[in-house]
Amino acid sequence: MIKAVRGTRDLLPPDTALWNFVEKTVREVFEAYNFQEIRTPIFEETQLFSRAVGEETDVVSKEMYTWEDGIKAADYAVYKKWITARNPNVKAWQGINPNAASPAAPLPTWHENGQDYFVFSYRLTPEVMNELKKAAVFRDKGILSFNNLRLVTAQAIPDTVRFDVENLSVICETLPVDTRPIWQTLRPENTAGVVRAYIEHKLEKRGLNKLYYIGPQFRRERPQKGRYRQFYQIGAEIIGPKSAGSESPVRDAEILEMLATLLDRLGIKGWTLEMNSVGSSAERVKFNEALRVALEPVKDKMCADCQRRAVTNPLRVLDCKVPEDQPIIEKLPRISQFLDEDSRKHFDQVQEILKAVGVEFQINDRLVRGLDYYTRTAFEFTHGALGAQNAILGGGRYDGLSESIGGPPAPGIGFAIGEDRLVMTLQETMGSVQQKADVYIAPLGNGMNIEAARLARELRRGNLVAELGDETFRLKKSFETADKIGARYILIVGENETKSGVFALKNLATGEQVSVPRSELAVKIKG
RNA sequence: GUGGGAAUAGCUCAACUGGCAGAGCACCGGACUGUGGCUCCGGCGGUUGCGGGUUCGAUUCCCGUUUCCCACCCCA
Repeated sequence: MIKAVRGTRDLLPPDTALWNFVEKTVREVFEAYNFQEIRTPIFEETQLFSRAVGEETDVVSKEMYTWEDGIKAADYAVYKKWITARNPNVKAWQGINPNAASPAAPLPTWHENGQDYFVFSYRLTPEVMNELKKAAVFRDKGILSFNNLRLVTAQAIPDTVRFDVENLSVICETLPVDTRPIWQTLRPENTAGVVRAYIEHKLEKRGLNKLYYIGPQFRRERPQKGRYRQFYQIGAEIIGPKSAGSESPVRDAEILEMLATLLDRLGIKGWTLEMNSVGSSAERVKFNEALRVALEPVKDKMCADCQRRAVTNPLRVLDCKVPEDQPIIEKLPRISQFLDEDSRKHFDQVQEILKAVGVEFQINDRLVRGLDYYTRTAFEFTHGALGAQNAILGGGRYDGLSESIGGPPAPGIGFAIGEDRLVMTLQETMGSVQQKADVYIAPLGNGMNIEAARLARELRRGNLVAELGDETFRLKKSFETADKIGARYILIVGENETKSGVFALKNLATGEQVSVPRSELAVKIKG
């Protein structure tokens, strides 16, 4: 049996009704704040994400669905030549026919900058495949993950396998434009796509843009409760030229207040808004340096994770939850000490407005964000009932993002809601929402299907939810079905009714049955 | 990617130290020919995730594998 692939799932009724409720509420609330919907493609050029989200982030370095597109077979000569020229140690090209099996040939590899590289594009036999499998985690198609590299296949394994070297971006820049492979990636988040569209369509000429989106995103990470490889996000962005007010703390507060309103409208209880200012990118560089210095003498006493983070990403040390580390973390410098006057004023005013409009929040000066593009205000809404993943949404300001991917200056702020998790919390509080029919139409006796179909069309055109039976069903079965689908009324279409034009309509909840002339049916059922 | 747990009917779950694969719900039919919810009776439903091994015999024990769940890593 073919099953949904790992980490993906079908959303079935009646759950889909809950999803629709969420999305309908989102549209109503967001549009009240004058946001308009944007739909961007679900895949983009890989470099959009690596530049916007950050080359070194986990999202980009190992958790994206990526493939190569746009390189022709003939162009491999150029590709190959370039690789060989750059890596004189690669001798393995000799004797490798891309189209022939090479069972005995060892994998061509070389070592550089502490990294193992494999060369791409040749045919693998089952024997070679088995060798590979020993050293690798096997995926059916598309990608083989090794410890230090990823292997991307153009076609189904185990036929032709192409190896993606890790320094791919360099290759892309050096190859002639017309032979450059275009790497494409399923979007792991939507902000980069929105900003790309903003730049591409010169939306800055329209002043302040308030855009929202609802849609699937993709990450190749290990599935867990509420974490899927295809997951859904709801998000909104305010972006525009500074002169249109996009940098104003009014926007930060507006977004936060809108989110509080949304959660209340959805009936989600017990959420907490935590926020912090992570400063401008210049301020963060200083802060990072200070953290590194402060960590140097104490990191040996910390947990293994923190020792690693102290080197790779000092900011994340602040996130550590290990109890023994807390006293050390308490003594580390705080980003607030590095904010300049503008940043501090900005953050102060956000808080002032929130207090004025009555939105409760907590300052969490250890809140940091994982993506490179965030500046100044960063926030999270958390909810207790979510296990290890207690954040249902997160976001922040990204004043430099547009410029970092080649656009005009365009300060902005946005957020993304994990819709899967949001729906999950709603399921716990609301249970399921069953779609209910207004009326079940029960044709009774030979030839009654025709009249029943006519009636169904009339009632449905009157905006009623009508389910239609079949003349071969016994009346008892029709009643049972009507109950099962939660119909409020059952309409009996028998010979007597058809002849007289007066139909038997029974209220299934009260048991009351009345005779109703054809023309009054819709009104009676609605009433 | 790491560690732990699990997988049996459409759903929720049983099956003792290895011995005929079961129940409830759901579904279909009947009691009941144009009047439902209740009740009673009957029926359908399975390659026990997949592949191998041990055994006279495996849902049960062992190995591999896939998927899900929980936690870690990480994160909107």
